[in-house]
Order: sequence, then structure tokens, then C-alpha cells
Amino acid sequence: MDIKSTEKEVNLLHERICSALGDPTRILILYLLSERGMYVNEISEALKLPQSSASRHLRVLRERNLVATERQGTAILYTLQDRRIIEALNLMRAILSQQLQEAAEITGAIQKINS
Amino acid sequence: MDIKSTEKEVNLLHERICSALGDPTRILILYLLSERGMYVNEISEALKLPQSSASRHLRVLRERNLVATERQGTAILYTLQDRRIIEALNLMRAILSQQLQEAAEITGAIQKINS
DNA sequence: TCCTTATATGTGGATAAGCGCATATATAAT
DNA sequence: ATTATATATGCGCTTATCCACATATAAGGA
Repeated sequence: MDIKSTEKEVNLLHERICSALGDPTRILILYLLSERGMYVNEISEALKLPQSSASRHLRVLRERNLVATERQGTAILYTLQDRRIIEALNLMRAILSQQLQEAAEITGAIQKINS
Repeated sequence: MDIKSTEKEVNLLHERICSALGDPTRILILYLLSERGMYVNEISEALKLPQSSASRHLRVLRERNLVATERQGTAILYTLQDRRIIEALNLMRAILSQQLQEAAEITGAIQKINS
């Protein structure tokens, strides 16, 4: 039951996307960009981040080809490279909301027992 | 263009799934489990991991409700909690394979120019 | 050219993640 | 009770990540 080395390489690449998603701020950025392209300062204001932090997070996303950039004068517009990343995030959101619902049901059941 | 605090909380939870996916070994484990339930030692052998590493990775996945456990005698069977996580991973894989394809086309074009 | 705006990066410090070794715990069998 | 098997955890170490401050770069306008 071994994993082939080629498959391992794909999964290593795979990990490049996943670890980019491993930071909550970057998830928020992706959701922001899913609505419209934005400039660095817009993002840093929306998320109340120091400009340098926003820039660095965006760099990670760009290095992993999750966002694209386009210079417009002195500003740089960041946009989603591939909207399917939002689909992937929404799938996780669906899993989460089900977990939360189940947790609430358990909490409710416990409260019933205790009352 | 502010993010509501409730939304922020959801995204924090969200991050719990994503950061679990942020490790290549855990991605491999999830793919293994997508085929069938497995015991810790099976996983550690398949991935050539020390038993303690496999156990720790599985704990992370369990704490985030991505896998479920069931004791069977002295062994513990790990299974996927929600197959949609594999859908999410496959979406990322699709994004990746497109990126790789585009990269190959660029490489090919450069080789043509240079020849 | 000098100044302003927008973005990127160098740096240091704090925190977390991952690893392997050794050891502890839990179940089952003799 | 002792032993064997399967899994989990304590520990120290190394490495990676994130942050915020200050500074650098890049483009545009006066």
C-alpha cells in the first residue's frame, strides 16, 4: 500500500495551495477578492491590517498562483486567478456548518437532560 | 468594506480545516482514508512514517472533525468523517493541474523560440 | 528634480508546527 | 499477573510562520 513518488510530488504541490489557505487572514482576502479586484491599501483597510502585512499575505497568494496582479499607475490591482478556489472554500464552509449544527444539537440534548 | 465579526468567527473556524490541510502528510492521509478505513500502523507503514508521527497527524485531523475513530480490539480504525473534504482537495488538484499545464505550455513556447 | 502615493522588503522577536526518541496507556491473550 | 500488540503522549530540538516597525522601491505629478 505504497504511494508512488510521482503522486507524492503532486501532493507536495497540492500542499502549496493548502498551506496558503492555512492562514485565516488569507482566507478573508480571497473572499474579499471574490467580490471584486482590489488594491493593497483597500484590502489592508478592509481587514484593518498594517499595509506590510497585507502585502506579504498577497505575495504568498501570488507565489502560489491563487491571485493575479495588474499594475495600474502607482497601484497594483489584485484579482482572483481561479474562482474554483472559492468553490473549495465553500465546500469547507459547508462541512463546517454541518459540524456546528450537529454540535448545537448535542448541546440542546444535554440541556434537555439537565433540565 | 468591513467584515462583520460573526463572519470573522466563521472564517476562524474555517481556518481550522484549512490549516489541517496545510501539511502534505495529512493530505496524503486523507487520500489514503478516502479508499478505506485504516489503522494507525497501516497508515504509518504506507507513508513510511514513525508511528508517533502518524498518530499525531491523525489527532490533528480528528480534533478538527475531519476523521472519525472506532476502537476495534487493541487497534483503532480511522475513517473519513465527511467525504466532501476529498471533493475540496480534488478541486485544488484541478486548479493545480491547470497551472502545471499552463507552465508546460510556456516552457514549450520558450524552447521553440530558443531552437 | 522633488514630493507624494502605493507597494514591497529587511529585520528581529514571538509563537507555533513538526519531528524522532523514549515512554506511557489500553486492550487482549496466555 | 505477565506479555504482546496497538496507540498515544511528554520532551527537547529545529524550523517555519506571523507580525509590526522601519525602510526601500516604483510610478506619477508639480
